[in-house]
Amino acid sequence: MSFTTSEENYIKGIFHLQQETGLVNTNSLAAEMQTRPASVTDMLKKLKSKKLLQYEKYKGFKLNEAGKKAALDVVRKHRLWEFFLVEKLKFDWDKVHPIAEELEHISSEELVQRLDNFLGNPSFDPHGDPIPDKNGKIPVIKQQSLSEIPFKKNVTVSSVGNQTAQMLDMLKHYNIAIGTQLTILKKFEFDGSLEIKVSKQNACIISEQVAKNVFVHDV
Amino acid sequence: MSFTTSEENYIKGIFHLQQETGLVNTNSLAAEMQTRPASVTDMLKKLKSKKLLQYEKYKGFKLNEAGKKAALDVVRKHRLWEFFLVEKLKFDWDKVHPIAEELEHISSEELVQRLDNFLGNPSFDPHGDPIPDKNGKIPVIKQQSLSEIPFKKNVTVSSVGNQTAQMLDMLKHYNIAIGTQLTILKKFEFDGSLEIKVSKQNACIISEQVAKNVFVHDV
DNA sequence: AATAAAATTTAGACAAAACTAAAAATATTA
DNA sequence: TAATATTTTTAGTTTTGTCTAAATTTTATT
Repeated sequence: MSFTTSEENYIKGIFHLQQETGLVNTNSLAAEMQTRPASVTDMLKKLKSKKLLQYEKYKGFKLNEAGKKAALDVVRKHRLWEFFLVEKLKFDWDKVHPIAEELEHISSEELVQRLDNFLGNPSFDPHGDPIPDKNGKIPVIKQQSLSEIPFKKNVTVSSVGNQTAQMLDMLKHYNIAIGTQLTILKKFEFDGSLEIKVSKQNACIISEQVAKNVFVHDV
Repeated sequence: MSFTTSEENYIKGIFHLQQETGLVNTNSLAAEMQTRPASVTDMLKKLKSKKLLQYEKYKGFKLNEAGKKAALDVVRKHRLWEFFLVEKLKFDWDKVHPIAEELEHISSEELVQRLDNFLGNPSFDPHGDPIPDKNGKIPVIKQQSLSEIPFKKNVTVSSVGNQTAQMLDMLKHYNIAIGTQLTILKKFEFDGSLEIKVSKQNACIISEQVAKNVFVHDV
């Protein structure tokens, strides 16, 4: 089964929302896709006819197994291309998303498989998000928010919660990226901010809000 | 100025035809694009309104300077991606065309420039066709058909005239690719076929028709 | 429970890119 | 040159994906 770019984008959008909420509703998908509720209804009928959705009028909807597999295929392509752009073409990690949004719709299966091998079958993209394998299996690592880590423990940054341009820009200033090693030196009770050591640089202070959105795992 | 995938494909098709015939006509472009003459007329109006064409009803058409630059941009992207697919992802050179047809429409200029650098700024793609630089400048080498080369002279394959799947399949059997070194051992007057030595392999015989479509340059 | 508000769907329209069939312009040839 | 054939364009339709406005269904509030 193959899909249009528009279908793939909707599938991805539904997948994203249903991971948080289970059932998805029309308005929230319209917001996610930056489109109108009526357009969402149109596409839902199409995806239902392709047997990718459980959907009943007015009752909400979610992807079935076929739909989830289709979503994971797109996510896989997106994240592999992001990895390529950062690791091979040396893009800044906060610049690659819109380009990967285009590349993810290239259809060749063999291309994806060869790209995966060329990149060394990576498990995580440059934002720390897991890359599904060709069967849709997602690698897991146990990770905690930086705000829950005890003092002096060495940890590695594994992903970022709030992947806005603003957040990524901020982390770039702190020299924090996926794979960066951190240690917490002190917590300021006043506002919850943390003094941390980033790799081998001087110590610096990050807000509690930032700390909550930085996820880490053991070294 | 940016273009839709469809516009880019038409621009490329016109560019291809006008290199041989100067002025292009509606029917031949329809054949090239595997579409209907009426669809060609529709698109010509659009491209004319975007000031990419000289076009008068019933009189034929050709790209102006802006149109040619647009065509060269697409050709550049196509050939850089083909190079990537063969050199980095290890695709057979006769399998990459349809994938590059998709990749050539990815819009990021920075992507193309970084890809070019990543690949080492190659001058020729895996079929031996020249890769325009970012200003649209095309590298040239003087090349001759294999059928015009004297005996015993060492030459390198630089491109292939008839890039059909059938031809590329045939050359693969002979172990001939771009960059392969050849020497002509004997010409059979009976049908014009040639006995040649391919790299360090045993001698073999190719038809006159094949020889005419294999272009070579000095070692 | 009745009514108001919100969410969702339907109906109808539009734009892009294609198509078919018919008309118009150009080219060929008898 | 008149008749015929070919090429090209126009006119009108189709498909995909979108939209607005209106109607319908569900949910929330007195």
